Amino acid sequence: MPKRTTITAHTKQNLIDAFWVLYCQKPLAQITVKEIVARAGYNRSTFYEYFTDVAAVLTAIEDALIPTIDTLPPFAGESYSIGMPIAQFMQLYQQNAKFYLVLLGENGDPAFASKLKNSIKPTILRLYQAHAEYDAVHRDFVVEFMLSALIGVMSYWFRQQQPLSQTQLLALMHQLMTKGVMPAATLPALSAPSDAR
Amino acid sequence: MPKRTTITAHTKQNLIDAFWVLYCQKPLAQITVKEIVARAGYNRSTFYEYFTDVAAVLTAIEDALIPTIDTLPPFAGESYSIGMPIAQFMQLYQQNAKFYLVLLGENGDPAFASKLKNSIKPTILRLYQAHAEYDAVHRDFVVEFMLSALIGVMSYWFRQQQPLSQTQLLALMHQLMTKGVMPAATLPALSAPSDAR
DNA sequence: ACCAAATCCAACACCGTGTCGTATGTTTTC
DNA sequence: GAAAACATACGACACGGTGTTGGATTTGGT
Repeated sequence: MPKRTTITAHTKQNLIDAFWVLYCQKPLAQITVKEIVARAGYNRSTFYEYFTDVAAVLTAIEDALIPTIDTLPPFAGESYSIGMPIAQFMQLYQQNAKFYLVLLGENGDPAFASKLKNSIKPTILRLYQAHAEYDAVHRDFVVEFMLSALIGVMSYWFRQQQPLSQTQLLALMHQLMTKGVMPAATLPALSAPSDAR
Repeated sequence: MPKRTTITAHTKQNLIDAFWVLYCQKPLAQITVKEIVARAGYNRSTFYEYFTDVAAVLTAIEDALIPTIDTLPPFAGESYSIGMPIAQFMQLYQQNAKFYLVLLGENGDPAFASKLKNSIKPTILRLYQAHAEYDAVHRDFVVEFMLSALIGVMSYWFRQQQPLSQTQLLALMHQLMTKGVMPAATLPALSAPSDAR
């Protein structure tokens, strides 16, 4: 139980920062306590005053990132039309891009994606209750569909160094969500597998 | 370099099986070589004859699971209509459900989802080249959207012990992909840039 | 200025890792 | 069908990381 809260917080943050640098470079399994404290400039024992485990540092970072959802501006505005605050989510994503990019990336933590989804899901479900075209079971799947697609596309966007502008991405997302993935009524009429080039 | 290939393969498979049991229970970082060989009934050194590392076992399993894509029946049939073989993918998913469920689950490997996407992406992109409503950049995002949503929903389906029938899920996926996430009636009346290109 | 608590550290015993040299049994060659 | 040649499995070793315990040092309150 800390009393000198400022010092404690500072040390803890130093450890977290050091861990993060490493976590950006290699998977969790390869990160040792020794490395972390070496980088942060502490004795190895000090680490155990603040965390039980290397994995606990990751959990701490994730937990600090999740509740940010609550601080989202109450849903309103354009993209509300699809029953989902795409714009708000993008803003949240962008604020913590540095972390989201890694946590949702190839060496990231799949549990984080779940936490993220679960923290947003109730809100969206509540919005969907308004209109009853879907029953409860279907609703769950629709929301899972939306969140998976949203998170997937956003991560992809960040990974690609954002070849589309934010406005363009938002418009595309909106279109895909409301009208589906096919641009028009054109369905590919191919019975023959390969065509002339 | 093995010569008694049958024995070798058998031992290797035993190690893989033992690893898998453990991987279903806890994250990679907590799995030791000692545990694996204890369960498989070998000396610890024997493990290193077959794998360099605990992580290498996971990679082996994943790699064996990815090329299965090539063995997919060439795209045809119903769900082809959205430019994506949902049914075929579901079949593939179901065949290896035991593995996919874990690898794409909370303790799974995010890199596997990437590998999976990347192995399917080229095929879908080829299909999309037929009609040119999207430019190259947009196409990438659309495909990412589809794959993220598909994999997300499928994983969710398996996790929930399948409250929907396969047919129902397929119909829902098809609807979401072609018509979007909002039930048709309540769609906001935005001026549609219509189906004629 | 002193006490008590907070913060940090050095040392210890333990466990897992990866490697090397060797024993065992199977395949190949004559 | 015996012996060489080799694939396979193992025991033991040196090393490095873990987590804990007891103590040193620093700091805030009165």
